[in-house]
Amino acid sequence: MRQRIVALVETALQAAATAEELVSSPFPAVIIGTPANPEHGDFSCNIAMQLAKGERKAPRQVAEIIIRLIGSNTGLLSKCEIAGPGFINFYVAPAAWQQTLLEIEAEGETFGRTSRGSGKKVQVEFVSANPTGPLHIGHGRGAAIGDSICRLLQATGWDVTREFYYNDAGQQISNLALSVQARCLGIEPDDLRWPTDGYQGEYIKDVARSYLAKETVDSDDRHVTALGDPDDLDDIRNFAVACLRREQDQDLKAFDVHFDVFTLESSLYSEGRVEAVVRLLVENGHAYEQDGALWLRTTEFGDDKDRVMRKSDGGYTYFVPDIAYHLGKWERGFTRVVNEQGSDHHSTIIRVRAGLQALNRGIPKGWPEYVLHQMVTVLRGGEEVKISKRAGSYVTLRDLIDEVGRDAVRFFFIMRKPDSQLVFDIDLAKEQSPDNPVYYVQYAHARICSIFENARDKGFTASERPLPSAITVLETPEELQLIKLLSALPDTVDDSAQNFEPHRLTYYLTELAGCFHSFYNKNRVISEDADLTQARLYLLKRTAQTLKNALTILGISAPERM
RNA sequence: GGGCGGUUAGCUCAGUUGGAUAGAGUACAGGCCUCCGAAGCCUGGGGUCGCGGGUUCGAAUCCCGCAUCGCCCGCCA
Repeated sequence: MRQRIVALVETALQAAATAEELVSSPFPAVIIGTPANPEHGDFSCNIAMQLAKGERKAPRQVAEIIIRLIGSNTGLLSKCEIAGPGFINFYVAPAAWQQTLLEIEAEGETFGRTSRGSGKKVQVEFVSANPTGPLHIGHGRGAAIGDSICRLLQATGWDVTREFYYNDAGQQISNLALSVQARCLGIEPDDLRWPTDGYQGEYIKDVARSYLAKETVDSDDRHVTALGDPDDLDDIRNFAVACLRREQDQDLKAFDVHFDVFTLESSLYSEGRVEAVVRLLVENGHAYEQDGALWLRTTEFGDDKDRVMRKSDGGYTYFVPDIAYHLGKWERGFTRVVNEQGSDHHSTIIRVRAGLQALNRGIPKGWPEYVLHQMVTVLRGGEEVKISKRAGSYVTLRDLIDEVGRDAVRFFFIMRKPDSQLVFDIDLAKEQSPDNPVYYVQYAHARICSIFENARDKGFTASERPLPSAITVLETPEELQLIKLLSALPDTVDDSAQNFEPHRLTYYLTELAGCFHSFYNKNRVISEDADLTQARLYLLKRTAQTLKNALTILGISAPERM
């Protein structure tokens, strides 16, 4: 609907330019807003105020020209008038609103989807947890946001590749192996022989037990059998990483989050990609030796100090494989890449981008794009749960899903914009009360389904497509309000996807559910008036479909009963 | 000291990319089920949009400065 209004205005502007009534072409993009006050119509346009200066005319005078050229014979509008300082307000005819229901029905499960990214590829990397422990609540937020972004991009036509990067090399993995080894030898965390920075969680004991029992880890792409030798640190490392990767796979499966590609940091070393990147950086003259280490001159690309690439002990720092990894993404043809990660890693952005620029491969400066989410704090029993991976005290994603339910966890994690910190109150999320917005939304869907059952018992069906004339009886304020909101789904999906902000869709859902509940309380659906009953059932069928489509885009179920 | 993010109703948060009288949930006060699911609806009070400048027809939104909270600033990842 918004697009139709845009087209009306653009056509009028063209006509004005042709007739030389307006001279300031090319005109700026036409932006159609929705007034906060319903008395100001369904849509409004501020173009007249923007043009006024260049036209040397009063805004209202410009608006008058545009309105005259829009004309009144489109059938789309019931009214179109100048208001305030020079707004053009559009009042869409009820008949035009009613007919959108037929379009929603025709689009069915695809209603809400757009074609903005059609035919284009995008790669989204998210979660990317180190295989040193089960996924915790912070990874959960990343998983929920990342997965929702993928679904939103798919809903707007993009061909999405979901990717998970495993840091299975480096210091943390050594600590993991040493921790498991210590447990194999019966060493406790308070023992003097306990490794520095060792992981103390209970799950380390489980891994050690499995290792000593010579168990086999079976997962999609890996089958690792433990030798059971506490002195073989390499074997312990392989086994532990396999164990924890399997563990994380299961966590993600429980959350209904799936990936297309898993890249292992270790593979970047074994394939020589890390060495190749370093060589290229040296050849391009962006590196230098100092204090026995090899440095990258990241200050040439906006960093506040240069960074070590190869430590004096010969090992590489984490961001070197990161650069190699991202070069690989570029070479795979992804001209658009989005990385979703915790904001505590934001300092990597400038380093990775600097490294990519230093490679001189024609990679754009702002590539890849980033979505950073802020910290999650956990409340249980009104008290904050301190998260410490090493001490092993934290809420795992799996526990949370088991306790709260997958739908509620997903909804909670995405209902605030990624930029704001999130307080996850476990007790509140567990409550099946109206405080919990996911229940409010799902309840609306279940309630509609229940009405259909009731209608079926009374001999009504909502299946057949009505004649356009049959739905003109839908004219109460609540009915029209509901229809207007239904037709706003595609715009909402588009906005959410473009801004990587899934929370916009959760707000839409809450508003739509509320709109339905208001309608329900004031308008009886099943009545003696058979024609009206049919029309209202038809409206509710579209409402249920819209709720379900939007929920599906967020990976949340639309139950028919609760 | 530097970087990123936050600051809007008692509390938790939105704010359609600069628009008209700043919204929702919760909490509080009151009302609505002989009737399709009350996990619901309706009404009411509640605000210096952190502070101060600037930009313009118009600012919660953009620019500058300040305050404050969180995260980061390692030859850890």
